[in-house]
Amino acid sequence: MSASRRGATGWRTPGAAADWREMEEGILAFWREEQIFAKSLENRQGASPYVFYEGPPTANGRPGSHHVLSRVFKDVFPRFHTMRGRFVDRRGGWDCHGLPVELEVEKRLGISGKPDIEAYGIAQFNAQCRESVVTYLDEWERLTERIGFWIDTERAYRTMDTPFIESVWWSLAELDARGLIYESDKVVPYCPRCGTALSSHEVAQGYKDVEDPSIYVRFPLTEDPTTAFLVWTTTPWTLPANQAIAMNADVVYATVDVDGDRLIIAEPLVAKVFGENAQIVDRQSASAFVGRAYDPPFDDIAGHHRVVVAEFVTTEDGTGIVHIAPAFGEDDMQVARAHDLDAPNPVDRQGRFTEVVPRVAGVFAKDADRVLIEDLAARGRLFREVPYLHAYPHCWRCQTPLLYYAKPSWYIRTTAARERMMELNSGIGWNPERVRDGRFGKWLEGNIDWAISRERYWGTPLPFWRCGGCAHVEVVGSFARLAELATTPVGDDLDPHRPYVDDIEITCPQCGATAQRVPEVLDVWYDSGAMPFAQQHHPFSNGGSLENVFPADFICEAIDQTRGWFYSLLAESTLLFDAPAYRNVICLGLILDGQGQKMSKSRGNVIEPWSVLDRQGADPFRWYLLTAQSPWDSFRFSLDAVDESMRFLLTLWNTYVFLVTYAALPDGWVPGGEDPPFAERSDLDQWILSRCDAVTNGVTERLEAYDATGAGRLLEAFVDELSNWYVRVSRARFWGGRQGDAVADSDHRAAFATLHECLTTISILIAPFCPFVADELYGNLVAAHDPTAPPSVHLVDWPAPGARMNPALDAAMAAARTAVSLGRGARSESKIKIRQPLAAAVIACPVATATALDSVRELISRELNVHEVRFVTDPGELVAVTIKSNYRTLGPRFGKSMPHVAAAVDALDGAETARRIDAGESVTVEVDGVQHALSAEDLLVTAHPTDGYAVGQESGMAVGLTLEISPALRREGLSREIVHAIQNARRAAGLRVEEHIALHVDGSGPIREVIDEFRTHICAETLVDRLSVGHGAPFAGVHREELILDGEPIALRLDRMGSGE
RNA sequence: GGGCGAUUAGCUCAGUCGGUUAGAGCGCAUCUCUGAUAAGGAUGAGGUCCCUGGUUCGAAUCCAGGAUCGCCCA
Repeated sequence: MSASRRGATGWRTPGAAADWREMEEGILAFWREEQIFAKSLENRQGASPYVFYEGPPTANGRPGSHHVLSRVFKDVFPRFHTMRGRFVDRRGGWDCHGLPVELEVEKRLGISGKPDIEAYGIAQFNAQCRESVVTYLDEWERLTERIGFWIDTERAYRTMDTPFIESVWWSLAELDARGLIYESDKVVPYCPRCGTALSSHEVAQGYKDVEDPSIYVRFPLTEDPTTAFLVWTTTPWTLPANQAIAMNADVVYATVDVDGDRLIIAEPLVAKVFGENAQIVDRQSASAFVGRAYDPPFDDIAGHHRVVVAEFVTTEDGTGIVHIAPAFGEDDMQVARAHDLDAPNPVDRQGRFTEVVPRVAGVFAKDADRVLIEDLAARGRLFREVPYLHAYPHCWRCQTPLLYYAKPSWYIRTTAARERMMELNSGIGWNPERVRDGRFGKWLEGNIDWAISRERYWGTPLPFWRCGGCAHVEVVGSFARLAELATTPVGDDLDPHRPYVDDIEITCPQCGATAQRVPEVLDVWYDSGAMPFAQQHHPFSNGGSLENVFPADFICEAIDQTRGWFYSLLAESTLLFDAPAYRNVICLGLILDGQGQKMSKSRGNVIEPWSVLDRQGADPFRWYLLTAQSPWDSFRFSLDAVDESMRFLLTLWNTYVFLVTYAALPDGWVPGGEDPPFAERSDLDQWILSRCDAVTNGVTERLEAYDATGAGRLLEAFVDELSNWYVRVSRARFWGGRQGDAVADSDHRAAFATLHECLTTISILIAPFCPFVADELYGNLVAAHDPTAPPSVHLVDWPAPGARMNPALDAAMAAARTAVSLGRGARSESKIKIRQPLAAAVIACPVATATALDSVRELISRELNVHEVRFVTDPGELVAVTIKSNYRTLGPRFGKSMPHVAAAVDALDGAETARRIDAGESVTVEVDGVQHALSAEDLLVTAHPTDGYAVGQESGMAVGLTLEISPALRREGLSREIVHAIQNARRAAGLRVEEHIALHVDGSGPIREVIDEFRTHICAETLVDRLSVGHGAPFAGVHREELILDGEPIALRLDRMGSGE
């Protein structure tokens, strides 16, 4: 434990809450020195495992606040389940591969694009990538420790490590053996700068609104050049590759005469394109045109150049006639397959036209639009050009416009497992639940095969070797197999990355010819989804078993991972193991700034995690993230928001400091002694322990359900009750000076034992949320006094369910708090200070409430400073009563006649009806000539103060105060004023709480009388050992003051006992 | 363009099965209490429950349409 001042009693006096960060640093040092995390795992060795997977971040960027969010949620549930008795291995991980890493390195090297990389050398380039991924590892680990995220970073898996890669190879070979891997010429979104196809989620990140030319082009019929199909396209650059045009079989096409020009167009679009007065000269169904030949817009490339029908053609926009360039569109490719068309591609891998189209050779595809349009116009082919604003995909890293482009890619046939994935998904515990059937479920429904190849450098190389002889593709599932097949020796020190693996040739097992590796690397998302088995080097280690490490009980990431990690995990686990990779998952919202704007460097609104940690500390940060709101909503994050959460921790801290301060006094208390058993403790104690058990059970239940927010709210309410009610009304019980009085001493001990138990329980319940303050509390409350106790709260077992709940007592206390609140209101109204005792408080309420309140009568009288609490159950005495309908019960019963019922109820005599309800007699109303019996539930009784009383009223209860102040009450009030004055003087003199004093008082006659009358009380309250009254100065005071109390002058002089004599 | 989510007091957020006069905390104002507290209490100001329709005896809540913001997809 941190350096501390520990008294003979074993109590360490805690510092002010301002030392929060210092406290946290002390706890961190304690964890480090004592290896608490490791011990928490050792403790549970052999216990039933609770499996957690770390969705690994990439360490080539700095950790931000959103990482703290996910790491805190990844911490709280493993901590909870560890305390619940499970073994929760928490292995870290790092995503190492991928285009972002390459781009970072390109930037650093000052190069750009694949030719640059190849000129630089793949070996050196990948070496740079390897280095880059660990750039910020130190900062990540520092932050991880500081926020109290317990994860094993020493055993962290890295997706670039050789064993990890071998497992990935194994999985691909497995899939291949089942026929789930294929190569296909498919149209993919392709970035010509990066030279690679992009996955759908990468594409999604790069949509930008741009203006492209959209053109209407004439495609004249070969047999009748005076008539032309009118074709609309937003990608003029694809026209040279035209192979066909497509019409919809269910649409009627009109021939329109435009100034002698005959144009064919879908009839529904005539008005839109030509205006209302277009002259239609002919109507034909699409079938009339099928197979008709036309003159293509450009004649550089040969082709079918005939009309086909296709379902995807719509009449929503354009002309209802679609130009087909199979190389440049998914739909186009399908049409081409159906009609056996060619798929010529005049655009090279850099996105530039080849010599096949001389007029734009060497021009970037999208930049060729203008030249091609002008050419069409010059030849009279262009009918119209309209600027078209639409969202067009761009490369999410380099902003280059993507081209939809046919190229060979490798696929996993995930569609074969679509139904199974959906089935397994239905058993996953999603938080929020809606994701299961919503975003994620729908994504699975629309599942398409997973394109896994990337034409890049820094990634897991595809273990596919293509035979130069028979074209067989061998998928190599292990390094041993590779060594076996290789034509040259493969060392044990093989780096399976490019370019080394590219150099290895194997002998084709089919024909014996030489096979070479395909050039592509693997989609990094496959790496991420492979972590459940690849981090174990499965099946090469652990005897090929994944028992106890698969599937995960819990994972957690931001909602944007639905189609990323959440999917890659499920897809791979379904295909390989026919099981879901995770049983429960929390989807987190995004972190926005205080104004609800996305945090980004360019906006300058990023809140660095360190700014929060340095200012407020880790626990306040964690508490905010865990409890401020539903975790799947966006966070409006600001330092002020964390301050608000801090309040709860301060209240807890203050309650803790209160206990320790008084317990550490000479006549204080230490745990482990003979404290009164539960049954002998006061109602107040039994009440807070009832609440303590209820909260224990509630928090357990909420955390079992992955609801940190709900658990946090229960804890907040409990700490409020503990601090602002239990401690507040018990304060006097903690003060010392009870020696010799057995009853008082027992009560003194009961109060300490009760508060101690509550705080200890809170320290345990809060340990998963705020591990620092939890250990601070626990260390001082428990570990310091009990050498047999675990040294840290994180080694403690979670509390068993409590059974001391007492709903009747809870209700009574709630009513007492209401009564006191109302009484204070009445005090305030009457302008009579709380310090002035009054004779009585009168509580008007139903009989049942009065009965419940009877047990806490003394509490109420003390809080309201009245000598007596009386109950009035005949409401007419203090208040007027009105009766209102309970719509909740009566509404469903009466339906449309509800307004009549409400009117009838309003007309009831209040006092009489209330009396009947209390007496259990029936109440009837007549509605539309029919008598209806109403139960007590159907009626809501509201009290209103009658004139002449100071009354507060709320929820069926009213509290009045007798305002007459007798001379005796006045003297008592004055005695309280004197005590208050002395306490203030003590404080002004800088005396310690427990210091005894000598007091000299001088004052008016009434003051002296009061001191005479209340001498014992005053001395006891203010720790006065020697009291003198009158003139003269028997000792030299450390403090003196003169003031007027209740109109009476008084002079006080204080001195410490034992000094000055 | 489609799907999902959000929109409630100056701010951050609750709001159960549709049920009376929509709540809490923070902030603000006035008062008060206090030998644990960076606290506590009382009172008050502060609301077009995003808008428009609909269903219903009754809508912040359910339905439809729309607006704005965000996410995902195209």
